[in-house]
Amino acid sequence: VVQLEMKGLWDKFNQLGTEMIVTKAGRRMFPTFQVKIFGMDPLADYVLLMDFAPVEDKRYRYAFHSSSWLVAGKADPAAPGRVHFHPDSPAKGAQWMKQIVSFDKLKLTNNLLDENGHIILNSMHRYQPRFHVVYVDPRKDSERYAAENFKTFLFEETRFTAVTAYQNHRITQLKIASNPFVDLGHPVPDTLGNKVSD
Amino acid sequence: VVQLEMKGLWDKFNQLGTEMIVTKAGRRMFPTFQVKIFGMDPLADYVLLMDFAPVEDKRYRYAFHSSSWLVAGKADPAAPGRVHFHPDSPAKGAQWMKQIVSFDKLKLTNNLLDENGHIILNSMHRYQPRFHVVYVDPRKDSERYAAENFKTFLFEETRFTAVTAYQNHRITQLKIASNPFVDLGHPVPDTLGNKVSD
DNA sequence: CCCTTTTCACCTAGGTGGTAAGAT
DNA sequence: ATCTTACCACCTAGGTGAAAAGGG
Repeated sequence: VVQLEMKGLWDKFNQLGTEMIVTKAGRRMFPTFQVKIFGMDPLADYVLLMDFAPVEDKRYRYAFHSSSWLVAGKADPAAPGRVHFHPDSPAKGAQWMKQIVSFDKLKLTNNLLDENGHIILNSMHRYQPRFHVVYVDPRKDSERYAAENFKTFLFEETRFTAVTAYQNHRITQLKIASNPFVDLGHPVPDTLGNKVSD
Repeated sequence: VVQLEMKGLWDKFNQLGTEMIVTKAGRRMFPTFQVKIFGMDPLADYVLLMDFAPVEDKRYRYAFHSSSWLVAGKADPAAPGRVHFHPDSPAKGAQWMKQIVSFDKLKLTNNLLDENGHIILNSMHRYQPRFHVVYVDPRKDSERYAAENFKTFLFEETRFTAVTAYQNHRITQLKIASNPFVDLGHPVPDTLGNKVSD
């Protein structure tokens, strides 16, 4: 059993259409993907990892006038499929369960040639984060049981569009309001700065 | 086999008589105790930990005029003996060996009632850091082999005197010169309260 | 006098969105 | 037009010794 942390915040973003920044150097996700895990064998070893699946075979663009996303054609060639192993892997079930598991080291990039092991995504495409739990089977011919030792968990409210700059201004505002790293006192130019209240 | 990292720096401090600050809230060591480990079983689990043994049953004081440490009597009652488990414990030999093992989370305190799990030391007393490797024995009656599964490593160049404020000015200078967190440009008031520009 | 505690300016290290310029 | 990049000021988080104040 896996429970998504900060579900309320994810829901807020998801309602507006979550966007995640991708940069050449790699950018963390916000909100961070975090889960609580129950029901593991405390004494067994597990490997935890994430990857990102394209939601559709489409490319998008954002129409500012209507504040909405439009299909802009077929998807670009898929980026190299990478996975991110939780850096504490492998570890015992007891260790994973005793506190929230946080993927705050995971970074997203749009650099197809990235050499830092970051997750590579196509900007202006939608993705579904996937969380995988692998039971490290102590049996000799463990390959035979690979299927049953591998479990995947999806949370649809964590879907997002990869962008290199925020498109929906309300997403920007929600990021600012909920991420402590953001400079709240930064001046907002009144010409462009149509602040949307919520 | 265990190899002390930054041995050259430890030697420099040791020559002058290393001092480590202890505070109520807990203070890290500088230099940090770090080791490289060789010869573990890559697939076995190990627990790594440190503790601190009094070097003598004595209390010291520092004679500023002669810039030397003098015995100031018998040791104070021993502080509660605590150990610091490396936070990655337990982990496989392969994980421990693939990079430097750093005890940078370890903090020293003089607060006998400390509740943060820090190492409690008596100020103005000398200590020998000890590094312990515990092999997690998979055998049923592993308690019987406790002695052989427990190995201790000492580096005499890491001995130090616990202090609440630096005594030897040359130790202070060496800390400043080698610890990046120290404010090198800190103004030295030529008259009281005159801030020096930088 | 000797030692300890508290506060503080300044540092490392790294995560933010804004902005303007660049690219397609 | 649309999207990307580089740089920046400002933030969080936490590690320093100096200095002044406190205690025995």
